[in-house]
Amino acid sequence: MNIETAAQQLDALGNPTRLRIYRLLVRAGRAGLPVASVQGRIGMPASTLSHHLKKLMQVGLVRQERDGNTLWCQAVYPAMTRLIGFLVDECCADECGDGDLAASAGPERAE
Amino acid sequence: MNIETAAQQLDALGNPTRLRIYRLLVRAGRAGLPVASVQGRIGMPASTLSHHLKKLMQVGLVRQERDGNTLWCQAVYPAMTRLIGFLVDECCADECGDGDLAASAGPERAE
DNA sequence: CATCTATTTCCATGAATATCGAAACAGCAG
DNA sequence: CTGCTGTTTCGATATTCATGGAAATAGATG
Repeated sequence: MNIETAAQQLDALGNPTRLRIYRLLVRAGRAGLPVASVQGRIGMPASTLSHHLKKLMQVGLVRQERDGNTLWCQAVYPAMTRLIGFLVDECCADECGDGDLAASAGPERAE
Repeated sequence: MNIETAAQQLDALGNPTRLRIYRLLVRAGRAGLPVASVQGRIGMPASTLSHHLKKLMQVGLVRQERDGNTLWCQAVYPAMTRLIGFLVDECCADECGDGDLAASAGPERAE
């Protein structure tokens, strides 16, 4: 995880709509949700949703898997784990001792 | 921590330049760094840097403290702790079991 | 192949963003 | 008050982004 990748993923999550989409997918569990289902819950045109999903996929936070005629969108959990690891490692610098974050959440000594 | 605030902070960190600035400040410790010092290390015009610092301050990730003629920029550590807590709580949904993140890093039951 | 559903791409538009030089400003020092 | 240093605002520009309707596409099914 380098700083460029981290910035791209943070940017992808930095849009309220996309953050909602991503949270929805995470909460949906490993099976994820069909695009149409996400569309129904978030409430937006398919084209707009598609753009957001594309961005989330480009940065590796989401992937799609086809089952018959339906495309399932799934959160890529390890990606979030790595991103949080980056934030803890690179942006806490042993000063975030508040919740013992640095000690537990950083399996990857980044860059 | 609501989803709007989280999105704003993620957006602020989602710019490579700002992420570098923020990381620099975090690593500088609690004293932080003078604006000019950040400018020297990042290498950009003062006006551009000022805009980025402003954004980081608006979302509460950075604050400034004056000492004589020098403005010290400091990372607000609790803000990052809360943001990571949000990501773990809201966007890991007990599925990020990989690194035991959910169990340790979320001191605040969000919102 | 024809057709249906689900999803993406194309295209256009308005808004937001990143950038930076020049000028203004804030606060100390004399 | 004057000058000096450090920092922010102003103004302008090029770029990127978010949005969504219409058309095209992908894949399953008959």
